[in-house]
Amino acid sequence: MLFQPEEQMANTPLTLTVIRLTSLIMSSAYDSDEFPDRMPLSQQALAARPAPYLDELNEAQRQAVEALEGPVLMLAGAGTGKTKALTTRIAHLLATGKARPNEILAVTFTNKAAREMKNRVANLLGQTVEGMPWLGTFHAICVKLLRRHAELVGLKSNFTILDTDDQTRLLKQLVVAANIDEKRWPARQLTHIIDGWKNRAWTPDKVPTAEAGAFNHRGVDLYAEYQERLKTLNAVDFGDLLLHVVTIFQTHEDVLAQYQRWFRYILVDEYQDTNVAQYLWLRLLAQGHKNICCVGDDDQSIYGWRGAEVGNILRFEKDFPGAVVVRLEQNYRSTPHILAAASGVIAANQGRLGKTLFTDLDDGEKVRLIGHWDGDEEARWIGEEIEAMQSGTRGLRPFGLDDVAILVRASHQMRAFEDRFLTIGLPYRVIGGPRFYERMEIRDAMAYFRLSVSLDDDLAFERIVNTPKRGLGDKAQQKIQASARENGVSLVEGARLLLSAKGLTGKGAAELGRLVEGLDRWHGLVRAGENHIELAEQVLEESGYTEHWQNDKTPEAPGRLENLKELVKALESFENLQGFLEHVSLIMDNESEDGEEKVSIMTLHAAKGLEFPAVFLPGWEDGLFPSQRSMDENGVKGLEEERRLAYVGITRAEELATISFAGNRRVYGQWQSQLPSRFIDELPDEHVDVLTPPGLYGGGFGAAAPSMGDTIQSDLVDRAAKADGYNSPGWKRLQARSQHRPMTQPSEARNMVIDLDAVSAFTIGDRVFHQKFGYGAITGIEGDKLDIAFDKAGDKKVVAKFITPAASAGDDVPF
DNA sequence: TGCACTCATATTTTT
DNA sequence: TATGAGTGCA
Repeated sequence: MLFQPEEQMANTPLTLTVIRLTSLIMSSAYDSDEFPDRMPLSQQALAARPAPYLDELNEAQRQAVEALEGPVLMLAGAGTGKTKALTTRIAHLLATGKARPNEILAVTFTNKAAREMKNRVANLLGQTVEGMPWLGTFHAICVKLLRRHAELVGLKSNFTILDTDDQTRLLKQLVVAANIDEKRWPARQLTHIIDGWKNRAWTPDKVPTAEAGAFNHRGVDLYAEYQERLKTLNAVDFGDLLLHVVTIFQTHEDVLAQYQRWFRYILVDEYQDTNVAQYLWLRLLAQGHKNICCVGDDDQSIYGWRGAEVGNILRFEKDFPGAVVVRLEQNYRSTPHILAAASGVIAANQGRLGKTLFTDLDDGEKVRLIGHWDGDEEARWIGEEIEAMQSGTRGLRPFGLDDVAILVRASHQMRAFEDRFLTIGLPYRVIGGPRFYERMEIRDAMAYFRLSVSLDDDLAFERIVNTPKRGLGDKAQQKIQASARENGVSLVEGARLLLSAKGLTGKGAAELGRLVEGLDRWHGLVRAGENHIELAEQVLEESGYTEHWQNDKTPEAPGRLENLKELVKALESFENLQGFLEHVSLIMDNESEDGEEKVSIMTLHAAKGLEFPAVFLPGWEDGLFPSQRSMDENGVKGLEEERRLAYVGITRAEELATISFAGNRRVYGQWQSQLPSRFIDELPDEHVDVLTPPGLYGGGFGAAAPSMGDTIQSDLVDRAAKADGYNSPGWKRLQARSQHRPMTQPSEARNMVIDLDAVSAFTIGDRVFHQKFGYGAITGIEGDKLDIAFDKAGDKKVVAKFITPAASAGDDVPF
C-alpha cells in the first residue's frame, strides 16, 4: 500500500520527522514502494504561531498568499516580490495547518530557485523545515517519482540519467547504423528534434504525421529505436524524466489517483517557462484537490526556443476554471524611469495578459543611450565608464564592481568585454558558460565512477576504454562490441570474454586486461562500502587518468586537474558514490565565490531572476538584438520573444541602465554595418537620456571616429545638419515607403542616426560606395536604410549615412 | 598516436 | 575570425 492513514502520521513527533528525513536524503530510496517521506509536522506547534509574515506583504501579495483554495494565477511582474509571495504562501499553508510539508508540491526550474525557496520558507517559519520532500525542480521530482514506478515503463529503478552529450553519442551510433550520412544529418540535430518532441510530450507513436519528414524522413523511426535502446541500457534522458512520468500517470489511473490525493497544494514557479509535458504533468496532478498556484510573468517568457509555451500561462483561466488571478504590480526594484522604459518596449507585444508596473521609488536616472562607432569602442567606453562609476561620475553615486553587470544577447559578445577588461585590469566574472559537470575531465571521471558502481554501464565504458590512451582503437573496440553482442552481455563482460578467448593480443590485450581488473577491484570496493572519497581518488589514480592530465602539456591541463580535485571535494557532501551519481546529473552548480569585487558579464537569459544596481546593455543592433535568426525562424513570435528579452534586460537594473549600440561590428571576421535595434525606437523618449557622444571617446555617428581612418562623407554630414526636419519631401517619401512600422515621432535616439536628406539623395539603381563594402548598386530603399547589391560583398542593408554616390567617392572602378 | 591540414560552422541553455 | 571535427600522413 502506498499511503498510510493520515491520522497515524499526524501524531508523529517532529523530531522523529527530521531524523527520518535526513536519513532519507542520504540514502536513495530506490527500493521503497511507499512514501518514505510522509513527514508530519506538529500542526499545533505551527498553528499556534502568529503570522507576522503576513504584515510584510502588500495588498496584492497578501491576496495571493491567502487565496489558498482553488486555482490561483499569480501574475508577477519583474521585481514585484514573487518569490516572497510564493514562499510566504508555503509558510502560510504550513502555519495554518492546511497541509503538512510533504503534502505540498512546489516546483521550480532550477536548483538554485529550489534552494532559495527552501531557505526562505525556513526563515519565515523560524525553524528548519526539513520535510519538504516535494520542493524541487521538475526533473528532480520526476526522478523521484520515476524511481518508484520505473517498472511501469519498462525500466529498473536504478536507471541512469543521460546528459545531452551521452544522448548525442547514442544517437550518433544509431544514425551511423542506419547508414545515414552523418555529415548531412548530424546526430546533434536529431538530438534537438527528439528533445523537441519530448517537450511536447510526444512518444514515438504520437509524433504527428506532419513531422514525418524530420531528419530525412527517418526521425520518427530513429526516435523509436533510440527509446528502445535507452530501455535496454536502463537509461533515460532529461526529456524522458517528465515524459515517462506523464505516461505512467496517463496509463495507470491508480497511481495518478494516489498522487492526486497526496498533493493537497501545488505551487509552480516561472509558469511561463513550462513546456507541454510539464503542463500535462501539472494538470494531471492538480485534478485532485485543484489547489494549484502558478506564478509567472508572460512578459518574461524567453525560453520558447526550448519548448516553453507562453500559451500555458495565457490559457490558465481556461484550463483551471474558477481561477483567481492576482497581479503583483508594485515593483520594488527599479526606478520609475527604468520601469517606464521597459514598459514602453514590452507594450509593443501583442497578446499579453497585461500588467502595469508602478513603484514608490524616486525618479532616479533616465535610461542612458549611447551609440558607438564599432564594437571595440563600445567595449572601451563601457570599461572606462565602469571605472569612472567606481568613484562617482556624471553626478552619480559611486558604484562597486559587484553592482555592475553587462548583459549581452549572445555569448560571443562577451569576448570584446573580456579582452578589454583584461587589458585595463578590470576584474570581471563570466556567469554561465559550460557547466562544471559538462567538462570533459569531469565527465570522464564520472564515467569511471559510474562503471565502478555498475559494471553494466556500457556508455560509461565506451567513454573511457581508451581514455587515457590504452592502444584500444576502433578495431579493438569493435571486437569488444561484437563479443558483448554475441554473448548478450555488457561491454565489460564482453571484454572479459574476448580476452579469455584470446581475441585480442599484444599491448591492447594487456591494457584491456588491466582495465577490466581495475574495474573489478573498484566495483568490489564500492560493494564493500569502502570510503567513497578515498575510492574516488584511488580510481582516478589507478586508472591512470590523473597521470594523463599531469603529462598533458596543454595550457588547460592544470585547470582540469584542479577541477578533478573539486569533483572529489564535492563527494564530501554525499554519503556514497551512488548517492553522488544519483544527484550529480541533476544538481551541481559551479558558482565559486572568491570574494573579490567583480563586474558580472552574462547573457540576458542567464540574467533572468537577477538584479543589479547598474546594468549595461550593449549590442542593441538589428540582427544581433533582436537576433536575425530568431526573426527568420519564428517571425513575429521570434521578434516578440526577443522583445521580452529586452524587457528582462532593462528590468534587471535597479538604478542605472545603459543601452548602447555600435554602427559597425565584426561578424564572423567580416565587418558589418549595423542598424540600431528597433527596440531603441520603442524606448519612450521622455525616459531616455541620449548621452552626447563625448568627444573624448569619439562615440556617435557623424563624428569622424579615429578608428575610421578615413573621413566619412563630410558633404552628407553637412547637409544632414541643415536638414529641415520631418516635413521635408524626403521624410514624407520615407514614411510612405516604410514597410515595417510607420515611424511616427522619430525619437531623439533615432534622430541621432537617421540622416534623412542622405536618404532622399538616393534612388534605386544608383551606383554607390561604402567604406567597408566597396561599390554597389541600390536595389531598394526602406526608411533610412538602403538595400545594396555590392559588387564584392553581396547584398547588404546599410544606413544611408554610410553611403556615398559612387561618383563623389571617386571613380567607379571595378575591383 | 600525434601532427598538420582542410572544411564547415557560427544564438539564447536548464535539467 | 576562430573553433571544432574530420582526414591523411609519418
